[in-house]
Amino acid sequence: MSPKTKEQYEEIRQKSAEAILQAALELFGHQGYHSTTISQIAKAAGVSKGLMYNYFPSKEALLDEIIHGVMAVGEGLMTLLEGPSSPGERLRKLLLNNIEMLKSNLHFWKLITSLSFQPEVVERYSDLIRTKARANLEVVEELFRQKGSPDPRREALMLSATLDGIFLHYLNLREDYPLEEMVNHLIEQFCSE
Amino acid sequence: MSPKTKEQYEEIRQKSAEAILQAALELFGHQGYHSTTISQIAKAAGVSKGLMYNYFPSKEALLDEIIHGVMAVGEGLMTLLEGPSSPGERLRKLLLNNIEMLKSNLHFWKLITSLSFQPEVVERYSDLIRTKARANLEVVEELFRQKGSPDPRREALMLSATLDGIFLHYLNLREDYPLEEMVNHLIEQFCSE
Amino acid sequence: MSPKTKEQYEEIRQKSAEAILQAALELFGHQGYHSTTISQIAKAAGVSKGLMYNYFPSKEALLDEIIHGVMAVGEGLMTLLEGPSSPGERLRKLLLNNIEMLKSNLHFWKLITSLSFQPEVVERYSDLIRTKARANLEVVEELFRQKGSPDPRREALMLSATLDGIFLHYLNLREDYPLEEMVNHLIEQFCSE
Amino acid sequence: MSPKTKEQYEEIRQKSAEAILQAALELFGHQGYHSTTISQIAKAAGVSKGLMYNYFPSKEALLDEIIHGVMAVGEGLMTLLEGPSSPGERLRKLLLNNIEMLKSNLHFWKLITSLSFQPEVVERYSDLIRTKARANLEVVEELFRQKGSPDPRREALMLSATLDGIFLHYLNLREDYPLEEMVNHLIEQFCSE
DNA sequence: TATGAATGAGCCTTCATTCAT
DNA sequence: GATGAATGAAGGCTCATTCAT
Repeated sequence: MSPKTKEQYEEIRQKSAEAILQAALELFGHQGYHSTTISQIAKAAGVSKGLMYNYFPSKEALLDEIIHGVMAVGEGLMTLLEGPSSPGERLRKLLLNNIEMLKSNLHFWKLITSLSFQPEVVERYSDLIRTKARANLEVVEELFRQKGSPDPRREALMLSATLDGIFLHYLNLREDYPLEEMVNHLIEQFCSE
Repeated sequence: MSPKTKEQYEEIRQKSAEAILQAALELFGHQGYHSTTISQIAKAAGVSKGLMYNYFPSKEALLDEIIHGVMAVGEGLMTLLEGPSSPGERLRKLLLNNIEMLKSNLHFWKLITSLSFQPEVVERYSDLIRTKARANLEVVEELFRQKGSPDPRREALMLSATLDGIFLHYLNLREDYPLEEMVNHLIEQFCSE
Repeated sequence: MSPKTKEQYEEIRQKSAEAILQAALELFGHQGYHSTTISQIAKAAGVSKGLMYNYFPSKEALLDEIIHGVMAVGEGLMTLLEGPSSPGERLRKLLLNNIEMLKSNLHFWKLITSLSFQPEVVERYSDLIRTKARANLEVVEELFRQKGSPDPRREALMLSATLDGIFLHYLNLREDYPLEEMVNHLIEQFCSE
Repeated sequence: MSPKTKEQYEEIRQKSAEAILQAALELFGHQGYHSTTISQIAKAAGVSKGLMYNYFPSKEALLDEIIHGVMAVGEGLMTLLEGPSSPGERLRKLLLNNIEMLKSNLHFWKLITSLSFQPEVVERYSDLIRTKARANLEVVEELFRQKGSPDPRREALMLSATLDGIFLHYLNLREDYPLEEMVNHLIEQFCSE
């Protein structure tokens, strides 16, 4: 009835798309990608099945969108490369940031981790993931170099492995895992000046 | 003329079941559990679709069999708890064993890792996996205790996390990952006397 | 432009569900429950295979629906218990009603009779069927009692048996069976004042 | 090892075939024809699946054999047509025979009744069944004629219907059904001189 | 004769996707 | 933009039947 302006339409689109993405993220994370149906997502998002296809041309595209959204997070990483504080301090900040991101969006990280082990998915994103991982690693490596570490690359690889291992264990055990303690120790071990 | 003997049948069964298990392991590992079809497994095993059900009552049961088969591996862990060599030496052996297991059955570990992040699946095995993980951890902890480590539990958790992280990265990058170097460093760091 | 209204959807649903039910009834009755496939039902109903599952969660549920729908028929039986006409007259009406029901929905009665001898199926409905049969019997018994019959229960059992036998034979022989004549004789024998 | 004579082989064949038929009869009667598998029959008969096909070329053939075996029963019916005793007495005997047959092999009759309502089966045997039924009916009709009944055909149809109805109810209700009483009443009604 | 492993057609069911309104 | 009925390809599974020994 009431004619809508372009802006209103755009707003509606945004809202619906966002709701769908959120619902998908949550369900994918909870039940896995394969076990989640379009119907479930639509219902959870409060829209019709058909509408989904107005925003995302396929289930895979929906996943794409989520993955890319994820990857966009942590873009601010580079800013840690330089700064007034010491390299150790910046490294420490990076770790704490990571932990915070993990804790603040468990769904999402479970999904990401889950996906990163589903071969049919990983193929589609492996380049993206590797690029991301490499970039990440290089930041850490650079920080170690600034710290004067004798073998920055190896140190970065070790830190990265340990951190991912801790994430893994935490995602599996949740409250049974002494996340804080582990991270503190990590900081002690890697971020001392 | 003469019917096959019981032994002959048994042998045949063994062979077919093994072929199916192997094919399933490989495909599950390659493509993920959900994306692998019974038809694919049958074709890869060189048998008909229906035959699988002579040996495994369902696709899920097939997965069960694989998981439990896997879990049985590495039972000899306990033997490392005591022995003539030093705790550090035994710890080193444990690490090397782990690496060997990983390298000798990549399919399997990809599958396991993959499964451990598929919520629909993990529920069925979470107890098993946790129990296994805990047992593992306790062995390592005990070795650190014998070594006189100030905080054996934390040390065990750190080693375990780092090792799993390394595994993760190795599984993702394969030949691009400096596995040997990482392990050597790990040994240096954790197994020195 | 405008989406369909709720009423339109409801109407569509009604129509499709009804088409499926009718097709199923006919085919189940013709070929038996087990020998009828979902594909056949769908084709007969003029819809796709998958659509059935929008309305009935399974083949069994479809059967359920049919059975319960059937059982609902003839609910008006009790009304015959009292009335201005004589008990004999009312008994006669009951018989004629039964015959009418039989003739007007042969498919259904073939199906019901067929099912009542398929052990895998009967278990699910035996309670329902027995309850129904008992209620039926009691109505007839009461009518005989009103008529002053010396042994109303036995008389009811005899009538019921004879009627079912006649049904049986009619269902098997169809136009070769002198249904009218048999019923008339039945009325003479049981409904005289 | 020990070479067997032709007679021994024949004996073995007989025994195996009989065991298979018995098992099939029981299982078909218990679970229905469709829900009974060849494997179940073989196991129940104590033979291998393959052996079954030495005796019966198919599941349908097995059913054939059973049906024809059944039909062979009651061949002695004709003998009742004449005899020293009165027609009423012979009619009574026929009824009692029927009841005895029913009670002594419930499985079998459940199966038969069940089959007689499975359209895909009935088609194959309808001629046989109708012929049988007609023959049966004619015997009864003749007895009524001998008894001097005014309408022997109708009387025969009525008796036949009532008897079948009683069978039906008995098969469904078993010990809850007053079979004896019903039959006695039937005899009183139809067999009085 | 006897065995049971092996086959494969065909069934029920699911679900991403399309489409008329 | 929005709806949900409809489609159909594809998957897991069953089971009568075959066959090598």
